[in-house]
Parts: sequence; structure tokens; C-alpha cells
Amino acid sequence: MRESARLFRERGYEGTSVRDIAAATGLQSGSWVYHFGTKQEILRAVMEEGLRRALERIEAIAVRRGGPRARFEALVHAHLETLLAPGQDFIPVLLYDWRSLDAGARPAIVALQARYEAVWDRVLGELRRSGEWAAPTAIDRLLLFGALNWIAHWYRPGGPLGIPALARQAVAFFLRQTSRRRSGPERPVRRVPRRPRSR
Amino acid sequence: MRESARLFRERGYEGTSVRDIAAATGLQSGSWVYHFGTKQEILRAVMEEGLRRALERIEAIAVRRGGPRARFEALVHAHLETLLAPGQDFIPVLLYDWRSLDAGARPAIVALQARYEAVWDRVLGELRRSGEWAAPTAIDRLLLFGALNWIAHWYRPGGPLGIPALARQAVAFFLRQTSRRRSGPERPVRRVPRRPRSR
DNA sequence: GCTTTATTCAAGCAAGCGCTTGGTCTAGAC
DNA sequence: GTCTAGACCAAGCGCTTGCTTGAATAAAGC
Repeated sequence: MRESARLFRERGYEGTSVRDIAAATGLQSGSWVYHFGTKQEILRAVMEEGLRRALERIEAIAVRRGGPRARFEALVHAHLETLLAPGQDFIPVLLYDWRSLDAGARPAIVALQARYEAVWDRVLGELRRSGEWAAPTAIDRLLLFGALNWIAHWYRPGGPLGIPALARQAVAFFLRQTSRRRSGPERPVRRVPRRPRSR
Repeated sequence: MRESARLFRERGYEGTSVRDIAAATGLQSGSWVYHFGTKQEILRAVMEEGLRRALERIEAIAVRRGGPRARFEALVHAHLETLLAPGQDFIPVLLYDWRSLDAGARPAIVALQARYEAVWDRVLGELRRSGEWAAPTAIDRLLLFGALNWIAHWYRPGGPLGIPALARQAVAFFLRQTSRRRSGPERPVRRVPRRPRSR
């Protein structure tokens, strides 16, 4: 599953052959069938396993004590780790190969996603009520997820910004500076050495 | 090219066969070769053409008179139209099938993308200087692009929010309310009838 | 009327695809 | 010592893939 996720992420589901997977795991070209049956089942297993692990992490964060801002910061950091850290290919596959997943396998994944979103919605609700959320709009969670998930498109390990720095920048982007200094003056743009290229 | 873009968007580049394209355009299975030579060339042409059209639109916006906020709003609206409007499959293909594009064809596309980003950077710079940009961070353009581009993942035509409404919500998300009332009190979350489901 | 040019057809080739088949090997249970 | 279950091999089947081939058709140029 780990090797499959890596290959799916790099080449896409349709761009990866079962022979590629067999070769990457040191098996003969047909031996994988014993474990999964169909190629689709590999994809489903990768997505479900990735989502299950991610859920476990953020549900633990959601029950922490402390202010909503701290929980939000932890959520963002966990989300980016799940998305970008080395060896974490499961969630990118979920995000970028969704259209390759058979319709019959989708409802189970969608249900897990709903649980994932529910955790965020709870924390975002607290942030809105406390006035720390910068711009309440009807689709702010979707815009938030977009901004975060898109990082997987341009992030390269070893770049100028690591995952903790990215998480800090993202949090600063979404939240007012602090809840005490809610409407303070402008802060100058802080530059990083070299900006990564977007797409 | 139009049919190819539609198929690539729906099924992905690897998930679309040249026979699918031929059938969609009423040709026999090998006749497309006369026009493009290779399947890769179709992909390249789709991406380049889409980017060229998008550039034409936003470069016209960038030279408009008026405040930076008006230009920013127009940029967001144009970007979303390019991404979501019916028949606009070229840019989604560029965004979501990039890894299928041969390395040799990439530099030309990257050069066009750089021009696209330069237009945005100019307007964003004006917004930062005027104090209207809500949260200046080192990667704000990338986060902005992510939030916008991700909409293509969950947007369905005919949903509760049309493209102009989405553009308004996005602008509200990124900018302070108005330049006059820069640090006003909270506004309540405005709800839409039914929220679309994210992924 | 003849030639050229642009476009498409009909057939098919070589390679790669997901998956199947029948069999082998190994470790543990009895 | 025999049996069973788990894991894998080696070969290959039927089908699809991107692309090629040589010929046909139609319009335009001279």
C-alpha cells in the first residue's frame, strides 16, 4: 500500500500499472492479486487508510483543552503534515485521483471525509464566535481547505519553508493577528529568501 | 481540442484514449493523427491554448483604470470564469493533469504561467500598499491561488452559488471589508441555502 | 481535364494492460 | 510424517493502447 500510494501520487492511478507496483514491492507481475484482487481495491485501500489515519490525528486534537486558536493551529499543522510530510502519499492520492475511484467505492470514503470536515467545522465555529476568524463567509471552510490542499501542488521538501513555517504562515493568513490586538495597524509583508513557484 | 479538453477533464489524460477522442469528434480511430501527431501534443495544445486565452483576459484587466480593489475583483471573477464556466475545460486540465505533460513540453507552459502570475503580483502589490489586503504573508499569492483553484474540485454548475457570487465571497475572504471601514466590528456569518460539499 | 492539397477512412501492428492459471515453497498444526 | 494455509512464481490470455499504413474522397488551382 505504501509503495502503491507513492506511485499513484507520482504518476497518477491510470499512469501506474500493476506491474510497476509489483516491481516496486519485489513481486512478480501477478502476485499482488493475492492481497487485493483488483487494482481498484488498492486505490480504495490507500484512500481509506490515509483518511483513517488523518482522522485519528485531528480527532485527538479536537478534544484538547485550551483556546480555539490553539486547536486551530494544531489542526492546520496536522493537516499539512498529513499532506506534505515524507512518506505521506495517501491523502494526496485521495485528493488528486478521486475521479479514478469507482462510484461504488465512493460513499464509504465520503462518509469519512464528512467526519473530517465535522472536526474542522466545530473549531471554525468556535473561532467565529470568539471573533478570531478573519473573514467569515459562507464558503470559508472550502476556501481554507483549498488554500491548504493546494500547497501539495507546489511544495517541495527541502525548500525555503518547512511544514511548521508553512503552518504558521497559513494560520496568519486566516486569523486576525491576536484576539487582543484584533484590529491593529498594517504589518509589513515579511519576505522569504526565494518564493516557490506556484502553478 | 474542445472535446479533448472536456474528456481530459472528466477522465484524466491517462484515462482518456485517443479512440474516445476520435469518437467524440466523429472521426475514425486513427484520423486525429493528421492534426496532432501524438496524444501528448493534444495535451500540450489544450494547456497552451487555455493559458493563452486566460492571459488575454487578465492582461486586459490589469491595465484598467480605477483602484486596485476593482482590478482585484475583476481578476478573481475572470479567474473563476476561466476555471468554472461551461465549456471552460482547458485550465482545469492544466491544473489537474500537469504530471501527465512530458517534461520537454513544460518550459513553454511554465513561461506562460509566469506571465499570468506577474499580472496578479502587480495587483496584489498595489493592494498591500493600500492596506486593503487582509493578511500579508510570504506565500499569500499561493494561498490565494489555492483557495480559488480548489473551487474546481467541488463546484457544480447549477448549485446554490453562481460564479459571480463565488467571486464576491472569495474577495470578501481575502480583503478587508472596505478601505474606509478597515477595522470595523464583526459581521455575522452570512449563510447560503445549502452548502456544497467539499472534498 | 489534370494535378495538387487537405482531410479522412479502414485495417492493423506491436506493445502494454489487468488479471488468471496451475503450480511451488515454506512454516506451523496435528 | 502428513496435512493445511499463506504467500508467491512463471507463464500467458484476451483485450486495449497509441500510432502506422496505404488508399480514398473532395475541393481548389492551373
